Amino acid sequence: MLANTDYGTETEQSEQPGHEAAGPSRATPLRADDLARSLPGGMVRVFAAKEHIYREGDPATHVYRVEAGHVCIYRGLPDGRRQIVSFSYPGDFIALGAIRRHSASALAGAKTHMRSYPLAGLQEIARHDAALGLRLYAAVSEELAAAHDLLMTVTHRSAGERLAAFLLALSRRNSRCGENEREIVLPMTRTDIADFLGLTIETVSRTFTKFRIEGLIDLEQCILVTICDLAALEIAAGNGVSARERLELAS
Amino acid sequence: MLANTDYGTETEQSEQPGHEAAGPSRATPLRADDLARSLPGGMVRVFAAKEHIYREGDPATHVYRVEAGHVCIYRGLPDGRRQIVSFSYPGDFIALGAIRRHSASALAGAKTHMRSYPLAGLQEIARHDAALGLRLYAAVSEELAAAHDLLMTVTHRSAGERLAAFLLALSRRNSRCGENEREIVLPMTRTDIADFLGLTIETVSRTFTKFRIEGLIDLEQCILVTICDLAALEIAAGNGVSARERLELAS
DNA sequence: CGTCGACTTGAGCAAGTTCAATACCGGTGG
DNA sequence: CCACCGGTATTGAACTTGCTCAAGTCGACG
Repeated sequence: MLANTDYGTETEQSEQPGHEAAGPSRATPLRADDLARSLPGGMVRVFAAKEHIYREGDPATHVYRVEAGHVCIYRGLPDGRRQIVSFSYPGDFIALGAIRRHSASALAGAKTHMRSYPLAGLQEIARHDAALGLRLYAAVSEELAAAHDLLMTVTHRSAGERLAAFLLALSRRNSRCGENEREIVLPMTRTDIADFLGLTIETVSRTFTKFRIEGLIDLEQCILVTICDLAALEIAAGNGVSARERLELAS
Repeated sequence: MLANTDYGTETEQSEQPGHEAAGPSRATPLRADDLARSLPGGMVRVFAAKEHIYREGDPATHVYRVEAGHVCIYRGLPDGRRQIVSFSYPGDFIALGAIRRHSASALAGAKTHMRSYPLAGLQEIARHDAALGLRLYAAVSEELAAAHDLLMTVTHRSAGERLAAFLLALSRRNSRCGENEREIVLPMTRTDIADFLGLTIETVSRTFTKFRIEGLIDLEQCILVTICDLAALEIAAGNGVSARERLELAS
């Protein structure tokens, strides 16, 4: 679950790893690949949709890299409420932060291929290879920054701002991956989005239709979002002009 | 800002580092000391109340350890809204997650002594000493788990649950440090608490008085909280027995 | 064609925010 | 010594947002 989606704030200047954000996407292309290179090739396992890769509290045995599909990382409260902490896409690592036990659960959102690296081997290497330790450190640091961004977004922003920020994060992820930044495919359900943004499905749904009516987006089959007015969406997210201007005025 | 305050959920079993929580306090006594031992002795600097140690976006130059006083780590939104990400107490490290730039600001809440360690030196050591890299990795991983806990608490719990969880976290911290677990000193203002829990000062204040009226706590000068009924506070936090029982009754 | 799961939409409600007034505390200066 | 002041906390009343509950829609699949 390498984080990298510059969510809310815009403080960052293009390549500034420390400040990547609580995105629903990830990929941290550089570092993740970096990490992959220093890891011994692992086994690939396939998980069915809604199958758990691991659960909160399980002893940590492996670190995984998503090869295909997508994964929800979440924390649960005993009464069933849950908080999705990140969505992981192909190329992303998950379970990096687990030292002894997993502090969150990982659930395949669809049929998902995961390459797994035994933790024991990883730690063995890290004991000798200082560079790997540093890389792990960097990777988790990014996740931390992402978690802080998500925290910021979820606690201090309205439903509309949250959803707008979410869509923009996915859009940015797309352009980073060379895909269309205006056509967003939502592989996750409304429930997942709600649990990520700290809202209910109803509110998510209503906010989607509100955006559609206002002409910010187009919706097809609940799965495909087309951004019609990127600038307006930025404003709806609360980053909009104000933030940009502040940066420009400050410099 | 080494996290360690087992906030909300009670999934954890006493010594299970991966799952320490988004506490307002910290201290991770073991690891922090551990880390301190492998660091070269740094310079001590004194910061006045409300003085920034660093700001979001600043180039990261040092890692700090709180020697006396306390520090708020926060993220800000352009419009002034802010989210306190952690309160750091003596013994805690801050700025560990910053690789190139600080992803959050650090503000002294009172006159505060900070021991600072130049980042360059730290990285230099880590390049050779694999153990240090691993320690940094572990430390940041704990912070990450803490951030996730805070996220959980702040998004899915009511004002009462949040404040109760906050007080309990401080109480636990006290007992870990050998202090009275029923007498809690709040060095931070209501505004700080509000910005940490994602509420307004008014709501924080009202919730305090509600707890006082219900006999859960006593309040003196806004600074000193005495916990009268620990069990009831646990229940108010949503951890207590209730959650368990509710599940059992439901099934 | 019917059923199931996921999504949408509506109406009423409750929790927390906002705005505004008041109280409290420590420090300063007449 | 007391009055005043600024910053902080408390309290009240109106308002807003998003939640809850409930009904209805849509599309896939057997």
